Amino acid sequence: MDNLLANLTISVNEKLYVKNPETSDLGKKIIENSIILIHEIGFEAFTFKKLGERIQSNESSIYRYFESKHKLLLYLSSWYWSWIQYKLVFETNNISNPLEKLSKAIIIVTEEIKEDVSIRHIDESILNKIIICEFTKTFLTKEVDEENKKGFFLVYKSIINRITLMIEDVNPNYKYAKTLASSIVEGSLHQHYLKEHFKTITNLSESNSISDFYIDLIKKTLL
Amino acid sequence: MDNLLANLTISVNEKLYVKNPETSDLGKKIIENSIILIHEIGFEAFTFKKLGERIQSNESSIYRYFESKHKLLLYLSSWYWSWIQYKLVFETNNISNPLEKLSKAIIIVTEEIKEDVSIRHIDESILNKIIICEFTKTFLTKEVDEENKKGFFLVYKSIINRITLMIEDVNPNYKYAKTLASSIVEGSLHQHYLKEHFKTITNLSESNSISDFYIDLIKKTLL
DNA sequence: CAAATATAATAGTATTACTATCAATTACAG
DNA sequence: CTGTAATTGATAGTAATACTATTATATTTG
Repeated sequence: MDNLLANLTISVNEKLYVKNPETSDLGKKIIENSIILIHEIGFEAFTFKKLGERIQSNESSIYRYFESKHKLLLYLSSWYWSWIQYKLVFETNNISNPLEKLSKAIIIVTEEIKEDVSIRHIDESILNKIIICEFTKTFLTKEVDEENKKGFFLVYKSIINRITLMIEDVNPNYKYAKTLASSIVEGSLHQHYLKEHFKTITNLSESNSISDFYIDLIKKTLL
Repeated sequence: MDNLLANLTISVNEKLYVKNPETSDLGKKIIENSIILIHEIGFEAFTFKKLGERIQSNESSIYRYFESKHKLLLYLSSWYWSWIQYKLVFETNNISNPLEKLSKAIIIVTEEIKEDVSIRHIDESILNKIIICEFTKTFLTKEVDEENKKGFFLVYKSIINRITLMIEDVNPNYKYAKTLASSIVEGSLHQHYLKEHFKTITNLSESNSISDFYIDLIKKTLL
């Protein structure tokens, strides 16, 4: 399964880049190192100039791939959610029991990514950390509606819709399947953040997992 | 009760301002109009220069009250959560039934603020909208830990702790009281945002309230 | 090997997020 | 009601950001 994913090229909305970074060495270097640099200094302090210095390339060359750092973050997010969606589809496909299927989906969507899975230039573990800290910022902007229309959040919404269907499969009478699904996906990012920075307002820790909380929650809510 | 609140001066961590905006006309104008302007153009596009133009004052004068727009947003957030905390304490104080008490708390924390409550210079309804769009950004920064130590998020955490206690009062055996409480507070902001910008991934709407979802959730989870 | 394409280097612009200085106004204290 | 302090306003200046444009130099490919 991991090998399958490693060989897969994850495709991302074309409007997010000027030139597809997957088509060149420089492009891949941009992706690889932007992930590391954003993680190191945070998205606010991250600039194309700094990235250029790190990869021994020029600011202007990076602009040939991405219009802005916001688009780059949208690209990284989109890539991340596509990757999660593949995992979600492959790993739940053969599960027939609805509750078991939903539980597996919750694990995939909420668990911390600990290992760098692949041979690829993308370190999924660091990307996961970026998503926790930065993903919310991609849509909390004045341009959301516009960018939503352009399809920049399609994969993210698609994951939530898949989970919604799984919830409905467990209990077709539950009135808030969509809200529950979107709460799990966004809420788990938030709980990961609390675990790191606001330990006093979460019960979750290394030993007490986020997936357990949500699986307990859906069992009590849906059964 | 509304009158009581209207006359109350809500106090905010002193480290958040250079000069207390409550002590002068200009200060109050800054608060009043920053809320309106941030709501209009979003926090990213908001600058002290633009605010100065709007209130016919000077950029440099605004810097005498707040070090940066980030501190100003922290101030507004802190003010908002203090105000919510007052409502929470006053309105749940005399309720003895634990479930009823928790339900009331959930309504206070999750409901949309529709009316501008007071005679004050602060429009709570618009402030509520800002919190929905911008509050998360106050802590998703590289400076969180530092600012958390300085107590910038104390009121927010205090609200979550109060709700945690109420949850434990309903069911002392529930293992995730803190996580549930923090999920409700942050999650409701997120659901309000979805209602506005991503309608397809929430069941909530004008007629289907966020409070109902969470009250249903806690009943199923705790009873 | 020539032409096309990709990348690098440099320069330039408007805006942001401030700091510093000094002048003008207002407040308030004796 | 006047002098002093405090507040506010106006102006200027700085380093950094988020780009665009232009030209030069590599590199690829047909």
